[in-house]
Amino acid sequence: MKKHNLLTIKEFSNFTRVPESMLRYYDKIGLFSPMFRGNNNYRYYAYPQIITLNQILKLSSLKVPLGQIEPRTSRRTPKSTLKLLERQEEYLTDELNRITDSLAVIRLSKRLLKESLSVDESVIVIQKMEQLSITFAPEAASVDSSAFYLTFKEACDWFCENGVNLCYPIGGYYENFSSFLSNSACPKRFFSLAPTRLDLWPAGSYAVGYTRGYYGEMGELPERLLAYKLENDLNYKGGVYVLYVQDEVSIANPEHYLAQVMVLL
Amino acid sequence: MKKHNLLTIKEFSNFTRVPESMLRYYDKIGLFSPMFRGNNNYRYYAYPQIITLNQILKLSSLKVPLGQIEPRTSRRTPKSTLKLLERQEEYLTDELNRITDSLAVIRLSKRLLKESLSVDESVIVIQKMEQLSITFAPEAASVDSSAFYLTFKEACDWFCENGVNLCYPIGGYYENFSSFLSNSACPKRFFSLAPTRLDLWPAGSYAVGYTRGYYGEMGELPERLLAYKLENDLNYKGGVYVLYVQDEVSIANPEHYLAQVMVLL
DNA sequence: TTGCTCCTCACGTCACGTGAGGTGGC
DNA sequence: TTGCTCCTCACGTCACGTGAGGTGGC
Repeated sequence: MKKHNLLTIKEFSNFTRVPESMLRYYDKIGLFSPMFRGNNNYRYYAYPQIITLNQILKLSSLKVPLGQIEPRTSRRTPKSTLKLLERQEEYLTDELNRITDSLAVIRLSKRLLKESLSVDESVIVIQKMEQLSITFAPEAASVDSSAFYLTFKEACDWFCENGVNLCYPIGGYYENFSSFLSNSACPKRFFSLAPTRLDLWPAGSYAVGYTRGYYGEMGELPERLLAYKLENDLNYKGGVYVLYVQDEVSIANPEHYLAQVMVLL
Repeated sequence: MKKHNLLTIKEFSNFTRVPESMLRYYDKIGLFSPMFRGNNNYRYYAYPQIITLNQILKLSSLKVPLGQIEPRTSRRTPKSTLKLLERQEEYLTDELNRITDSLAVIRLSKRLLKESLSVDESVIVIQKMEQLSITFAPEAASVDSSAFYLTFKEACDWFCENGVNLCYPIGGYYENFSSFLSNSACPKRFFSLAPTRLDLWPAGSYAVGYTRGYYGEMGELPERLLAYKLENDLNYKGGVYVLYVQDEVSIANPEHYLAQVMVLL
């Protein structure tokens, strides 16, 4: 029955390092079949078939779907191959961008989370900060201070429509300290730490305080910040940035989320 | 039946921009369920549930499998989150490297293929070349010149074991022109255009010729190269590089593969 | 007869999308 | 009664891996 120069599926599998189950699958979907079927229905492969198999594996490892590989195996030309490669280049470039972005999100999240683990939440300190690229959403149209959700969602929708990856941490912004004092539960503007639009979180010295609670629940932090200002005779001249450094991703109980508030000096 | 402050699946879907089918699926696998089920078995969601859903979507968009998200949603802590982020960072970094590599393969393949479309295959020309990083496999142990496949496979196995991506084009190498002349069908060494190990394909001037045929079938090209050398009084002093610039990926008929042979002057 | 290789067929994976067929409330 | 929304259940997707159960050749 067996011709020499022909390989059983096991032999061909050893030769090519491709699992038998994969060879059977490729045969089943009509992508790559053995040279010959024995009377006993055994598959027999020829050595040179490794070439065709290699072509398939190369394209497959470039993430070309098998369904696209099949129709071209018999009709391939340099020009159709060039087109295929160009399509794959586009596709993989998009993938690369998405992953690069995800990695940036992870590294930023890790940094914020790590820093949040070593802070003393009970005190207010002065801290210098480097300049940071962020993206501001426009000021909320509906200024119903009870509707934290609505203004936040409005900002999220804007981020979404403007190609800002929503996985980056989102913070609240107040133009000055007095508007923070009067409405600390609901900022009128939100920003994303995504560097998409290259707005600026300016470098400088900040008064930094922490408090735990659900989104918008600032507890006594506003008063503490005010007292700190008076005690130390400081000038809170700039914007106020509120960032939840421990949020739903790392904390189970919403009442224990950790907010960081930074006031530009 | 319906409590206000609760949303039907359609309303919650509109609110969160998450498809109903996805919400049903997350409910089914026990990952994220509505606050409440009506007597009619309707799902009712509460507004604040968007927070939990957001957590899930964030992790999912970082490609954390849903099965890993579920067990931690109730027990999440900053430390377990840090670990998770670190695992994902590793995973995504690997993905990034694979894709970067695939893109390099595609760009190289495109370049070779494009160049091959504009050459005059009938003539031999002198061409300058920039230095190129490549990876040499060790010289074949079994020197059975009839067994092209065996030595080639030996090289492939070595590439595979040494982390060289097999999707990069592979070429044959001869130490000098006379060994090419005497055994043009079967090179003793192979190299990959993968820059993994940073061997060098030296810069310089090369005599470049083309021929069509199956792997190792050089036709009259060796003689043509020899004649060219004598006619032009050249000194073929260096290595010979054989590269198939149109191979099984772009050509259906194996007898029409296009080999490029370059001899260092 | 025993072991070995091979076969087919069915089911599981993962994160859903898409109907089909049926029910409940206005 | 008509329309609308909601429900469950089943099947398809993609590229295989993993048995189960059976056959053929030495």
